[in-house]
Amino acid sequence: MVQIGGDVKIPRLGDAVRGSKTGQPIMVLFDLIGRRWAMGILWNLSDQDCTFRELQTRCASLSPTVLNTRLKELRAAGLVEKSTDGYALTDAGRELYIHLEPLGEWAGKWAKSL
Amino acid sequence: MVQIGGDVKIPRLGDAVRGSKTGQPIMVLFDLIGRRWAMGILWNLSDQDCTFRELQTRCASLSPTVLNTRLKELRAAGLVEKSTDGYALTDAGRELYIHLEPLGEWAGKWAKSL
DNA sequence: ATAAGTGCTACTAAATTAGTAGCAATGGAG
DNA sequence: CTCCATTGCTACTAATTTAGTAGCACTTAT
Repeated sequence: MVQIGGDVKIPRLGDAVRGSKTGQPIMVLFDLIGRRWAMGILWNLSDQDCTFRELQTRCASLSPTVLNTRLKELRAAGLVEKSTDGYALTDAGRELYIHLEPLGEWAGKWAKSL
Repeated sequence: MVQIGGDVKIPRLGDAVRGSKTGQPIMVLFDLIGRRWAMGILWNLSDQDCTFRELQTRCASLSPTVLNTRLKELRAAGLVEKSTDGYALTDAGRELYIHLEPLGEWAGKWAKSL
């Protein structure tokens, strides 16, 4: 793990992370975006920038503690950044979202089949 | 949430889940695969069936408690099933994996850019 | 019968997340 | 300037999830 600022820990390439003792990138990524609300935050930022409180509202009133932690992590990971309107996806974040996006449609089919 | 068997809770379409008060499928999915090791398990099952203990080893010795919980959830969600060789992806699980797979390559690029 | 491997439960400790309250800073409106 | 609303965020406690270890019941091979 690498520490940034006060106490933000994001997995680092080569570290033993949850999911891999060798720190394979995919496992580093899974560790990061597998944390609660991480993908939901990326998803909600995809169509428009959001303020801190907008994000809270959109994400079923998640607690400011967790939101702030996730935002720090996602910023440290270069996926989210501050914008004039609050928070926004970076180019990398948008690239990641492009890969996540098809899951939306698939999830619809899958959910129906349950 | 819907309960299956003893105590497995997976998000259900329409329920208020973490990530959505309306239970949008994508948020239901994020809730499920955002739990620790869930994506790692799917990833490790993608190239070959694994026994319980093989999965434990592949996933950095994750505790049997968590592995068993995740497996129950993923089975309840129709993504994983038992096979003669232990556990395997279902057709739905394989479909999901197809969407996850490109993240492997992308994660490589992303990790280098950190 | 013995031994080895497998799936899994039980239990405790540690870490993460939920939930609530509230403060400092910013930006109008009067 | 003063009042008020909104925003970003910290502090703190409670609840839930995950980690970690031990070991049992069952099957298979010897």
